[in-house]
Amino acid sequence: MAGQKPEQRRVAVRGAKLRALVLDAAIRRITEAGIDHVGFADIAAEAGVHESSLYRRWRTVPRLIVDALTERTAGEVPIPDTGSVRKDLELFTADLARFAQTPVGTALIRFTVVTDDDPDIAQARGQFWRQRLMAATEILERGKRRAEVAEDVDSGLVVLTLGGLVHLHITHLGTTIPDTLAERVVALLMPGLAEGPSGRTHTGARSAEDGR
Amino acid sequence: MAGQKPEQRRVAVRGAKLRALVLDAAIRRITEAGIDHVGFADIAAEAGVHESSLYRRWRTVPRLIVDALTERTAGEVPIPDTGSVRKDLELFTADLARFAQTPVGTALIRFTVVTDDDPDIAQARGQFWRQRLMAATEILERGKRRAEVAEDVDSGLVVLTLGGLVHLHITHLGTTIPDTLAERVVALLMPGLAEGPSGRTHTGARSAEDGR
DNA sequence: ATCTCATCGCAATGAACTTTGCGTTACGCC
DNA sequence: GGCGTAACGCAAAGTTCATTGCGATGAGAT
Repeated sequence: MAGQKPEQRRVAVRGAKLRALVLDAAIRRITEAGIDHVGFADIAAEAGVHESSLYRRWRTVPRLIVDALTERTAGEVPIPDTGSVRKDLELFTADLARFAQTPVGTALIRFTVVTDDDPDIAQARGQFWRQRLMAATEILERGKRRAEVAEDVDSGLVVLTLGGLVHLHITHLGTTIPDTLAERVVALLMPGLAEGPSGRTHTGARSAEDGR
Repeated sequence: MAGQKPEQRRVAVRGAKLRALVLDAAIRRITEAGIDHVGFADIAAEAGVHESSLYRRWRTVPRLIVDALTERTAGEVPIPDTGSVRKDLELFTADLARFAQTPVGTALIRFTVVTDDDPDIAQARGQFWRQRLMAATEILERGKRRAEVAEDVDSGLVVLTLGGLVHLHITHLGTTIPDTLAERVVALLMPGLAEGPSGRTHTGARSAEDGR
């Protein structure tokens, strides 16, 4: 009764607290509405923050989205260590595929496709994925120490190949990733890992990736 | 003198002629301005057609872009036939990488990333890429007939793996594709092609891809 | 050649997205 | 605990993007 809300000004949240609220809200909206239907207006409302704050802080929607996705998906896809290279690669690939098919994972992969809107952002994305995937080279390096993998095998190339296959499904094929994919692709690669390039020491062919 | 342009109505172009003009204009704008800076307004002006025609015919920018790119890039990346699987795969991969790094190729790959905007369009994109890449399975099939490749090797998996690696560079790594990439990844795969999965006939693991 | 209809040019309208000035206040620094 | 500053809420204004009704006309059919 007499519900005369004085329309009082909302208490301002700012700094780290605001950032956390917004990033969580962004993730929530992405999983609920889909990556293509989230805007500053949605996220601001969800976070209980004013829209203009998002404009001033992140400038554009993609920047906010990328910020949220990269920060909230840090612990995903761990690097297994079972003692077997084959097993480790299968687990890694299968887990990558699993994550890639979650709403957030799909959104992350599709939304981080490099566009030239922001030069710095574009480079940050490449950096992000290179680090993420390259972490798995540890599997190969351990394999080399156990003599399961030939010394001259390009570890970076291997993990990028596995990652590329999973990403391809998400970005361009748009279908469910078959359960057997990890097992099959690793089976395809294993002989090449044992032998090394062209079956013999092959000078030339530089390191993993010319990480520019 | 007396340059009183009566502001007469522009002669309307329509049908197939309009479509051709617009598609060419779109390709031109993409190569000149970059995929992220083309809109209906640009393309309409370039084509000498009214903007509303584009809205009515294609409804959204992505649809027009995809239409233009898919129709204007049909003959790219031929399937080589040198008599050697290794050579064929190297040529195919290298040519795919070359095309992927042209302005139109990069635009095609980046812009055909599946988004859930239109369910039918999303499926069409998957179809497009599956057909494009699967065409290269011919290389493997010929290899099987020549006994260069084991019968139980999954040809589809091989080409998707190669394609995925190239696409990954364009979509997420954002760096120049190393010249040696094709040679190196094919060298990695060759032993697995000769032996087949896990070195012995392995029932289970279904066909190429469950082309849904 | 004429008729018919879908397509197109054009402009006005409307919706969504961005920017910006100003008052307020949370937060870090003494 | 008190101060100064930068960050925030808010609303208005600006800009771009997308839709739609109407008259006109190209293109195929008769």
